[in-house]
Amino acid sequence: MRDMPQDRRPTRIQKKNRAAILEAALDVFSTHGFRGSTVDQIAGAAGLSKPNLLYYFPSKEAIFTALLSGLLDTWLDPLRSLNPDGDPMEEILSYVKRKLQMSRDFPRESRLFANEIVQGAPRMFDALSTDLKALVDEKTKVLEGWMDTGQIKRTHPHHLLFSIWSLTQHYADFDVQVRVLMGEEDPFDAAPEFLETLYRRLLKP
Amino acid sequence: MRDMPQDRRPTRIQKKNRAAILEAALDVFSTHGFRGSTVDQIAGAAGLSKPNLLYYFPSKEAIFTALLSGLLDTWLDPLRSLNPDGDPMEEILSYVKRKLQMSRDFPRESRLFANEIVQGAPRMFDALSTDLKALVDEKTKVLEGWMDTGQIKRTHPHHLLFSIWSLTQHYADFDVQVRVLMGEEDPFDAAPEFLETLYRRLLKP
DNA sequence: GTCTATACGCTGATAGAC
DNA sequence: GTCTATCAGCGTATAGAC
Repeated sequence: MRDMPQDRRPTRIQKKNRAAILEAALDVFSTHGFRGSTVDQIAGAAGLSKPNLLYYFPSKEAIFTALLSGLLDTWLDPLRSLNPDGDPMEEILSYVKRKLQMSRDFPRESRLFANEIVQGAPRMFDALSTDLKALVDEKTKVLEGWMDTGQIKRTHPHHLLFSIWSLTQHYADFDVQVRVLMGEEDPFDAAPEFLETLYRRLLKP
Repeated sequence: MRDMPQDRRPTRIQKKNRAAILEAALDVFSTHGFRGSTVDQIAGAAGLSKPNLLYYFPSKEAIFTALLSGLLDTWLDPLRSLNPDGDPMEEILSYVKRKLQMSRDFPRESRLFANEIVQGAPRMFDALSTDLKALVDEKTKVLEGWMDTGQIKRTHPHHLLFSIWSLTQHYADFDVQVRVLMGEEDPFDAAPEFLETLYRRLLKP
């Protein structure tokens, strides 16, 4: 690895530029995917020249990796805070709610991951099979515990999790389609109630 | 428009090659997206040279367009056959079932559309706002009719449709993630029952 | 109808002046 | 730290021989 500016305490300018690059990269990568994005686009969006951008990150790949690893943690936070000692139904409903809020407030992040996973997760496979897998294993056990004690109805815990992910992220990932089909109506007006009703009926003992 | 071979009754070879190209294109486009795919890749997968491929289709864009318009009809068939005169619950459940089968049997088609829509549907926007919109307008009316007469519980018809799409297509679009997290277990073993239960509980009057 | 050769713009990345 | 200039390679597409 070559010396990179951030190795020895970054100046204010360096911090600002790195942040601007990552912000621009999120914009570009999330709408065009990795290969569909160009360094030029990112540099332009960040207000830098292409060589200047490549002074901060050694390669396009490096930008993408830095972006992903920075976001994954935040992205998994809602699931991480599913509390085994809380009230099962309320825990699940508030998880659904938080995921839906993230789709509304951070749609680019959702699409970034969607792009990557639809294409077979070539740059994220490791993170999936280690970090995410461990977290999911832990939380499906929690769900199963709640089913065992009859606090929620018995269903397949993995499919239950997948359903939450797909139902909530759909509003970010397929945003264009959703908006075309709903016209003026804001999807996020009715979605919370729809999802709450769905999970109450599905899980009420 | 320039003369293209298929204009005057195609020979057997031409038919075969066009089919091979579209098959290869489905493979490549669905895993890399439009910009992530190269004509070379498609030609290679189809067993043709690059110039030879471009004899059959004038451009990469043309391949993609031909592919999309050929697939969209089939893709919407399940929704089209939702029968207003059938039993509401059974109609919806069999729609869900067919969509799930399509995710299992035609995951590439699902990912092709997913890639396109996640990236803002730059090449599909028209099809969405005309064909799909018309079909969805028609079918949401059917759903509303069933709710009005109390044959199924009242929910938001658009969100109901979105839920069916996202829940079923998730198994195709996020296949890598699903399989990493479920390990040996085949997702399609338990999914049908999970979804049937979900929609019975959601919609039973 | 199919191939070889090739034009030519774009993309990622580097060199070197300031 | 930032810029201009530039390179090598890839990607789409075409010309023209066979």
